[in-house]
Amino acid sequence: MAFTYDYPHPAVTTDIAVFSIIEDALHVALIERAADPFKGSWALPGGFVNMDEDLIDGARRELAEEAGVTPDQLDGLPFMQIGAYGRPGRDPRERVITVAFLTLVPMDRVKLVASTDAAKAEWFTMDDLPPLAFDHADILTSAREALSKLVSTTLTEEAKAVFSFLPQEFTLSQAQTMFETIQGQPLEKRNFRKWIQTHWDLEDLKKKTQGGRHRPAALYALNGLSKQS
Amino acid sequence: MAFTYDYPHPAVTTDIAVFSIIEDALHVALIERAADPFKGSWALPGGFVNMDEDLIDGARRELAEEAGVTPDQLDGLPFMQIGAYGRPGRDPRERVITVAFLTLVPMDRVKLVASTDAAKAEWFTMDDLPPLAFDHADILTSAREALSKLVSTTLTEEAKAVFSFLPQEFTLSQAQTMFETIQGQPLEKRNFRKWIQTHWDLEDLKKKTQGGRHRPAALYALNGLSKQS
DNA sequence: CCAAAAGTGTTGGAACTACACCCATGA
DNA sequence: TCATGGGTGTAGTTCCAACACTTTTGG
Repeated sequence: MAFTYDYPHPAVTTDIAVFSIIEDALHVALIERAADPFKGSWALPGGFVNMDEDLIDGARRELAEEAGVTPDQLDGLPFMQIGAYGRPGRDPRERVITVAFLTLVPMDRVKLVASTDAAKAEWFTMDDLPPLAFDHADILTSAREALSKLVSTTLTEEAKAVFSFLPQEFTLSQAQTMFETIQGQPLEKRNFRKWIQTHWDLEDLKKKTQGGRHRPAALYALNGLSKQS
Repeated sequence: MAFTYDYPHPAVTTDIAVFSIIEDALHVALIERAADPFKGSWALPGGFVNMDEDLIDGARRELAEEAGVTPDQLDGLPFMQIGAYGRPGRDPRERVITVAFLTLVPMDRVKLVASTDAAKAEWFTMDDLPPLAFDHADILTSAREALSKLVSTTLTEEAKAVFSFLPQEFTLSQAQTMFETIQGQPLEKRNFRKWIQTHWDLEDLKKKTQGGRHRPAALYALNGLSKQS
């Protein structure tokens, strides 16, 4: 079947930078392309947008299809638009404009499975990335910057997203490690604890971790943003 | 001539929110659509992207074509990408994904002329907007937010863009009025002057305005960002 | 001399930084 | 009892907000 237009149309894709924190290091999910162009290269998961779906839904679907993330794993995860990339020639096949998204997946539920279009799907440390297909290195750089900005600038509803990295019940030390990993710099423990408790509305679950051979830690959950800006 | 593809392709457009400050009020340039859909409605200038041009160049070209802004008027102006809008059904003709841009034009050199596709081109105060075609009201809201964020958050190279509103040589009072207009709130004079002089690298031109029937004001020019964050 | 905008310092509060020791648990 | 991470307060500094009067010019 063919589709005909009076004027030339570009193709439109979505690409998704899926971040997670694994062993205290920021990781991103990449797939190895099973088809040309860039067959064998690593790339961000993504693909063509269907005509009847919104951009963000296309991103979700492609992520499910290519990295084998099941829809319920994506449920409730924040998808943030980073921008559109449309340099002519960025795809050797035809004019392709891509809309890039960013998402964060929890430290715990994480499973990548190669499937359609992808030979493999794996986590890579941000410090040790392979060469990427298309202009995905640029996109990933912007995604990394957007992520940092989420925690460094003023508190917004969006910034809540960073807590997706944590399990629902978390300790302040886990939270601290997450912020340190995202910002790429160590934070002072007492100051961090003061800061997070004044800026975020944390619920004290009155529970403690158990099992470590050290003092148990109090568990918290995120309620929402604190009232004062 | 017809263009045929194996899979359906959406159309891709750019839309541009052109802001200026006129008589101390934030204005945006709108065109009255000369053709369906939304014939007779006001809309952001914009149009289809050519296959061989980058998104930002498409935005520049469309702005020139539709609002009669000459290329040299656009020279050196910052174009900032706001995001992609692709809700299915946002254009009644076919699937259209638009990439929205934001630009700022100086208080002085400003000329809008209706031309191709546009019955009229006019400046509107942001406080008194007509109903807009497509989802342009949403886009304009985001653009307005992006503009505010430019001045309210930390200093970046991007934030320099706000100085496009000012003539090359400006007084601190003009600068203050501009910041007030963008943020929509009055600023305290002494604090503002201290702030701008510590945060921006202003060159004192050792010149004064003349002609007002009041004390002459010192003229400044923007050099760049100050070293300290 | 009057109107109109330009210019100029100080003080209090809030927010952030730096810093070192004791506690609870499991092995 | 020791190793491991959890938990706590204070003092100095920096940054921001509030606030009112004098200066220079043209008419």
